[in-house]
Amino acid sequence: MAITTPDVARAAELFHALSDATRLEILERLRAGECCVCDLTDALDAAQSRLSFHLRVLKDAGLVTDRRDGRWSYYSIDPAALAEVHDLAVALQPSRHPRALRVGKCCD
Amino acid sequence: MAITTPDVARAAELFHALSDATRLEILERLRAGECCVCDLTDALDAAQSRLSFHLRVLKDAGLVTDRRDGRWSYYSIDPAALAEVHDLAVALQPSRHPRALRVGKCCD
DNA sequence: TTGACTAATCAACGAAAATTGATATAATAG
DNA sequence: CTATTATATCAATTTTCGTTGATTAGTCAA
Repeated sequence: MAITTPDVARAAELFHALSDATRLEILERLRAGECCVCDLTDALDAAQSRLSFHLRVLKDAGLVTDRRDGRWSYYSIDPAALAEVHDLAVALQPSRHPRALRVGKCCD
Repeated sequence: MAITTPDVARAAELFHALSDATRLEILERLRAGECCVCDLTDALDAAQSRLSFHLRVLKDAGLVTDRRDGRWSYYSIDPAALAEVHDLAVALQPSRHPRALRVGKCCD
């Protein structure tokens, strides 16, 4: 149930990819199914190079995959990575049996 | 099940607070129960001002609360905020019935 | 009161991230 | 072939983040 040391870097990478409003809006769009960059540009009213930048951050984190079809690039959510995020959120939950409070004494 | 526009900023704030290895390690320590700064300093081998900085980020995001007791400050996880993170992770999951792929046609 | 101790805050710096505008690549239509 | 379209990448800049060391404020004990 805990996040182990080697996983911390991966967790930070995933959460970083999710820590931007534009990227969250992209994911929200992609939740319904794959989408090409041009329509994301319209929908989010963002410059093309800005979109491309954020899509790359999402892709580098493994949250989305892309597929070329002619002139268009289609992006989709990678469900496995989203499942990873969910597992992390579960792992972060506090213990239901926290150590008793020990006033004046620090943790160990 | 979706993240609505006003929530996006809050979601980004929460994920940003979770996007750093030191902060994730702090939370991992706090999962077991409240903890004072001095022991976090020892446990994480981090300078005092560094810890203080990261604790403030977590506190500003609402993920932890603090309590003064004499010279010591004790920090604990706020379970409500962690629940919020969990809810966000659930809301981010892709639809189980994605829009059918429409080759050559963009999303709307 | 003095001195030791805990922790927050601040200023300065460097590093990383985000934005913008320009250019490059590649596919397609005419 | 040429023009157009879609997207990626790059360089320059600005913004944000994280670290460090110093200072400050508050608590406690002698």
